[in-house]
Amino acid sequence: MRRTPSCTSDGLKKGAWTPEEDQKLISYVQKHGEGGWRSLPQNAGLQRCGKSCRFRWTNYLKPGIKRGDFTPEEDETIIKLHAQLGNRWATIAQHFPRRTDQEIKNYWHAHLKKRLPKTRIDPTMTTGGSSSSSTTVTAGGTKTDTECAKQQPSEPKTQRSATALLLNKLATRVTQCVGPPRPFNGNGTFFHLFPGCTAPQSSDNNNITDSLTTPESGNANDEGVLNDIMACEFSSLSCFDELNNWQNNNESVVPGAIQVANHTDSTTVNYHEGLWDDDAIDDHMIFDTVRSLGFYDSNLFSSSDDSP
DNA sequence: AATCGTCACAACCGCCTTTCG
DNA sequence: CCGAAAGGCGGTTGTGACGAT
Repeated sequence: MRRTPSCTSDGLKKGAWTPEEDQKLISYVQKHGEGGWRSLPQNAGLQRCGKSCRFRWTNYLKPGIKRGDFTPEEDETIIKLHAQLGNRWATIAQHFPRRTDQEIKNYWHAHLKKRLPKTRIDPTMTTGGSSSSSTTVTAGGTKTDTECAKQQPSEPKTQRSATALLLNKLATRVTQCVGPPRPFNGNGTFFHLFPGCTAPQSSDNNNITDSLTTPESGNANDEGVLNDIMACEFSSLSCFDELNNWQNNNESVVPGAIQVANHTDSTTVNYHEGLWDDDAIDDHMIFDTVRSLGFYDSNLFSSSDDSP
């Protein structure tokens, strides 16, 4: 489909906004409300493109926006969310009601990214939020079955932390299916996605990986583990109905129904434990993610063969 | 004082999805 | 169902401030 350009450059001003322009925009939006951005500049007497107006309003002029002065707690949360979600700034920003995705994104690039070497998060693996990803979000913030079952774009063959990649892929898939994680419970784990799920104990972790082929030894191949888990494909994930059921009737789904009970292999668990030795991400995030997926896909962990 | 490099932030651009007639 | 318009998102660039040389 051919699109008309969102901004024509004919006589339109670019660059920093002046206080006068800001005031025009504020006055107009306060009077007429948000929306109709393409016609707004003409109606408001601004020599800007509508997109620029929307951007200026959304990120700087809108009442209630908090700017600057990120707290250490916010820093930590951003880092953790980024590890889970990748560059999905809009999703990350949902955890900060008064922050904008734009500011978080800039803050990440200016400050937080530099901390990555310390936390051993590979900065090259932040592909979870690629704009090329194709997802459909319903009004409730969830995804349809069809969308959940879609293949993820194949990752480029680059050297990166496969565990981090795995974590992001899983997080991406979970998020595509059930929407963004709810606020952290304090230890950064994933089970908060599903109210009622309890934090896994170490013994619980040993029950997860039976349906996954396990590494040959402690020096396992990252890609092997990653591929094994992703090979499950989650294509039969029927998250939409279950999620709605869960959200609409929280008592109708029992957390204990998580389909991991009969599995005892711990090789992969030990393998992952060797990789995460910092506080930013721990293997619980992986386990909780996998476990949460298992919660919605009873086939995922219920069979010892590798067919979901 | 002048130049250069770095950093932080604001803004733009292109692509995608959603909405609506 | 189709296509155009609108909205949204993430990547990238532009630019001013500031410090080092």
